[in-house]
Amino acid sequence: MTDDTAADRLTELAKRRGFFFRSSEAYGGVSGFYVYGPEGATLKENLEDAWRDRFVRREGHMEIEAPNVMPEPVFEASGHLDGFDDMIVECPECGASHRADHIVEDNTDIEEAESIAITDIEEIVAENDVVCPSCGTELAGEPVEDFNLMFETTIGPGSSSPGYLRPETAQGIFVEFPRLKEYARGQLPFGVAQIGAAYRNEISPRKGLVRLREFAQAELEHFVDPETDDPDLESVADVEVTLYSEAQQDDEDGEPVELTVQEAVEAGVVGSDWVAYYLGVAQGWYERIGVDMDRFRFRQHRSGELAHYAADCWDAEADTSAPGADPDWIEITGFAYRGDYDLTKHGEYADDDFTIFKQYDDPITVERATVDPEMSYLGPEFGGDAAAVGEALEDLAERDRTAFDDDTVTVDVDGDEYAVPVEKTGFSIEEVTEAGEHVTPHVVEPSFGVDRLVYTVLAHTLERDDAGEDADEDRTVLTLPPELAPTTVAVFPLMDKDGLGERAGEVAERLRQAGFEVAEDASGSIGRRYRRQDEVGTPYCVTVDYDTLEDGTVTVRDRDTTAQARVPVDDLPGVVADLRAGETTIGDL
RNA sequence: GCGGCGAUGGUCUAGUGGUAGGACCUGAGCCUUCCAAGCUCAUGGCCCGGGUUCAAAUCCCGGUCGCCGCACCA
Repeated sequence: MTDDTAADRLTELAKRRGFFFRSSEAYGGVSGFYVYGPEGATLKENLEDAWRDRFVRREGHMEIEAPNVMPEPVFEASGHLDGFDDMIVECPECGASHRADHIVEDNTDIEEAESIAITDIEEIVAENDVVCPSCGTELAGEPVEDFNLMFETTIGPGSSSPGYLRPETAQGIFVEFPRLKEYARGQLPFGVAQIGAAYRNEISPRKGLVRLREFAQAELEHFVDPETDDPDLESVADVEVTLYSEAQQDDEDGEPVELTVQEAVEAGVVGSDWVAYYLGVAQGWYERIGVDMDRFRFRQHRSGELAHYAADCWDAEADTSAPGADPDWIEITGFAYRGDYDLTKHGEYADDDFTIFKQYDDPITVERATVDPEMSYLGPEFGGDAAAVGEALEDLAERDRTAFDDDTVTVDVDGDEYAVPVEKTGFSIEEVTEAGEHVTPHVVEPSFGVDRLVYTVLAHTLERDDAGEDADEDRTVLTLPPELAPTTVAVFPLMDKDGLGERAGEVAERLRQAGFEVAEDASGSIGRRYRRQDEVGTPYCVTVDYDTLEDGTVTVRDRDTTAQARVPVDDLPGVVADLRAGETTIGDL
């Protein structure tokens, strides 16, 4: 079986049975936007619930829902307006597109070319005789096009207030940090989670659910004090993880290694205890939702591919190819230690306070150099620059109190030097008592791509076996964990006559009352109906037959083994619940 | 965005300058006492726009979408 047929089988099933399909096909379709059909929407919801259960509820974190649209200044602060902006230059000869900033960096001494204006980049390209990396044609004079990966919109009438669809859900959390820290009563650590849509106007999205322009993220921003907060590493110490470190990637013969979380931390393979902790937690969670852990690894980002905010980052990757085919690794989660980047940036750009006041165990007394400039002197002397000079003096006092040892002190304001007599600066050294300090929390961020997880789970649970009586006959079955299955139990009458259909309806209703997602089907042969449910991953099928009318028992059939057990209708809700929870199996009944 | 290839019922497909056929699925009926049985019937289709032509689903152009390669995926 080739890679193609595996993916094709999945997309065919997804379309036919309502898991996912391209949107707006009636109007020709649109690239990068998908619909979750009835089965897919429920599957995705169940997957998100499983995520909530593990990463919010069990961790004691909180969940919020922030808007999809946020105003421009948010993204100036976050760095997305610049950092998300690609400058593309096209080769007139071979037609290849290149990142203008990248080829400038490669051909000149310039670093961080990303932050240079487009017109300047065009000049630099011309002056340095930069050529096309693909074919060597001169690129001088070629236009450099701006391509921002964010969807832009306007807020309210007119264009004076630009807004953007968020390119990651994380900013919705960072921006609200001042209020969230109030909610957390100013105490670190605390975690804020969000499941929601994010938008990236990809140049060329492909591969269905794997690369979308609108996609769902489940993100956790865990705010910690880097000095005092430590993760509960012990709880995941023995979890085995497959790690593909940067060093192993750089080594030609490098292979991923299996280590316990504890070993990984001790050997320094994973630099951050926090990241290591979440790798351990996530490992167990992936297993729980049906990811095939033989086709899974954690891969460290190489230093070149680190995002603008990330200090260290590991991706969870799943291979969605068919066995035997070339591996097709897709990123399903990013684990980033974002440091204090985001909160610091928002603190600089926004009016609010993005720090936490950390109280000392005991107040401390420190000597502090302060100034109290005599503005009645500075004003007449320096005119409009007086205020700036005053601020410069304050900065200087904090930085270097020896500057005030002489009779005059000199400060620099925008390149101009100003000499001020020390006596006019109000310089003094005082003892002050400090109860604590403001610290900017660090952020640990596990960021899950929900759509890719849905895709991976489907790809890893879609199986074909020969459970049919006729050995030539393949059975298509999704071995979804019962927790995720869109339908938990299907109820069939063996025949749709002699009152069996009515009885089946009663049984189905009873299971619905008990809170289960129930399907009913009376059409076609019983075998056909089992197969229909197998295809959408329904773990249990209940069949009402003639014995049911006699003694009130039904058969329960297990999806994966096709084994059956006979159960009294009265016990059914409890039996299904136990089966779903894994507390019993069909064989035990 | 560029280049190559492609687009036919819900799905998978056959096919020709004279407006389409199959398989599966789905629905109805018959039959059937537990794993895609059988029979009868039915629903349903040539991506969009323009051009050439007596006639276009077929040929040409453009668009949209898909796949592959390049680039991109922070």
